[in-house]
Amino acid sequence: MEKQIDPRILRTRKLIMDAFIQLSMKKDFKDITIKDITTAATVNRATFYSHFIDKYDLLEKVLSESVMREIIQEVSTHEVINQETIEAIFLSIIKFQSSISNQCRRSYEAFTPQIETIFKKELEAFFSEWAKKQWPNQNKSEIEVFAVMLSWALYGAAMHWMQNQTTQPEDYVKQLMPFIINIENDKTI
Amino acid sequence: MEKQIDPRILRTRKLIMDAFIQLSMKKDFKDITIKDITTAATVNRATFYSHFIDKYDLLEKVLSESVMREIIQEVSTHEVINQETIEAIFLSIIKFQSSISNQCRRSYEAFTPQIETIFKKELEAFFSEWAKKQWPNQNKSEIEVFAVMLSWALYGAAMHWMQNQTTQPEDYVKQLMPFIINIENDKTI
DNA sequence: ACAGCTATATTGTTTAAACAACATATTGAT
DNA sequence: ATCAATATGTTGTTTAAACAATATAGCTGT
Repeated sequence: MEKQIDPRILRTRKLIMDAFIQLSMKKDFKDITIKDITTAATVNRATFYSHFIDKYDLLEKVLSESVMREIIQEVSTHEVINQETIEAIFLSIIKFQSSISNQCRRSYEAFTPQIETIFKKELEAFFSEWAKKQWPNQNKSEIEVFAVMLSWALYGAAMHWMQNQTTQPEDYVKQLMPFIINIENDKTI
Repeated sequence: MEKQIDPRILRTRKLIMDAFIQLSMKKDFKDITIKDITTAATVNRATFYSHFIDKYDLLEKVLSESVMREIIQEVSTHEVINQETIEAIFLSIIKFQSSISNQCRRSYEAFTPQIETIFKKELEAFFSEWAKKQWPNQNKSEIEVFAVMLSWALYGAAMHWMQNQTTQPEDYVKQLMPFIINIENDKTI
């Protein structure tokens, strides 16, 4: 198995993505040109198009591959999904959202729907994978429902906190727990 | 003119050199393998050999291209060669020598002759270039003698300080000035 | 001393990326 | 509104780098 991808492909993808992340710290998304990205990545502009359809495709892939990986790695040390895991993920979402809303400014609103979709999809895959390990006997579709609900619930809560920011995130996340633990109990029969 | 080199060549050279610089901070020069370098640089090992003859060739080029450039850039803002320029260069040599003697440890002694040659050659080219601008009417060979003397004098002084380290480098360099200013005066007729 | 391991160095073939050229958009200043 | 400059995609050709195979040299331990 394991296809063994040409390292040039991996390197070029990384160069482009890293350049994009760096640029998006200084510039608004809408003001970043393909030329900007490829120049910073020391890559030909045509090469960009052999990896990504356009800027939006790049953003999508950066979010799902680069940023989400980082979040998931933060909690990948946890053995089982428990209160701590949930808290860690919640705080990671907040942290990421705050950083892009600072960095991207105007374009932030324009992209929240895309970002939301990617985020929930990634969280769902993550929870689904983990649930499978934790409850191997559980019916497949029930696992999926659990993953969907948890990812939406958590993301929704994070967005809610972002808009209100009444309490400290650490306190806020503790309020969520009773509801989330119920979902978990449903699954453990 | 200006050949316009394929950017892949430049990029690969930079990747290899940067990887080598990073590695030499953690490992002794003699323990760094070509595989180490190429892996860190995300480059095929065979590619290394199309750019450099071997590890020693790489070291030489890193010193003259990468490290010296850094030093020279630090003083490239100076309009004319004066006391400040000399001081800045002297302190840069000290700074660089201290860093490699810490980083390379054992291999440091083995390479000081090569390093010295490269250093003086680069300094000479730098002073020569600058002297040409500063005294355009001056005879070519006299310019060269000036550049040679100044580069040897400065490097020698730096080595002397490195071995004794009696005073602060900032104080030490001030002691050199009377001698160096004399050389300069000789050139201004 | 020699057997097994790893590093070095080289070469022919394949492939990813550079390049140049082109045809559209977009933008922006007059 | 217009014209120049700049950005976006696309394509055919060329080239640098990856790869795999090979031969040799240098350690290291038994």
